[in-house]
Amino acid sequence: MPDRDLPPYRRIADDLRAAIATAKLAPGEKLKSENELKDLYGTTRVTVRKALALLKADGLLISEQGRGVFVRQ
Amino acid sequence: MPDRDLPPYRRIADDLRAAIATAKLAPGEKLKSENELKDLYGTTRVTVRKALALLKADGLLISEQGRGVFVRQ
DNA sequence: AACCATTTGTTCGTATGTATG
DNA sequence: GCATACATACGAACAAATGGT
Repeated sequence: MPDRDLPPYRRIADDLRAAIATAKLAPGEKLKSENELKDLYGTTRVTVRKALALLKADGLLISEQGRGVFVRQ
Repeated sequence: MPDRDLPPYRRIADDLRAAIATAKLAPGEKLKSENELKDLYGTTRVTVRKALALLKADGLLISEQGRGVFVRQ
């Protein structure tokens, strides 16, 4: 419920953070592409990237140009 | 507020659409490559692909990896 | 077979403009 | 003014399919 007022990029970030914490997204695993995430969350790529940026800043994710975004091992 | 100036990808799409409508691009014909179109329109491949995507969504074009983009017959 | 050039497909990186609250 | 969000555009790297040498 507290989640309801979070802006989309925060909600997406929390969602991914939880997936990583519970190992639904395992270390080394490649995330869905930004475009897929955009569709999944019903938002735009910019917003998805904003969410990913939070997790990258936390060191939870690593992105590689032309390859994808990965869960840090 | 009228969208007098269309964004490049829209302008390119309209241009190709007109060429198809007037059969300057005939059914089954292969378009110039994305790299050629990019140079012709003075833009980038990404923008060209965005224009092509519109026409593919409309069923006017069909693309085949390694071969090219074709006017639907 | 092995190699290579061409072409489309996919993906992340970055920047600007516009709009809203 | 600021944070958020969307639209557009350009840049870059790599993958995959094709066709020819």
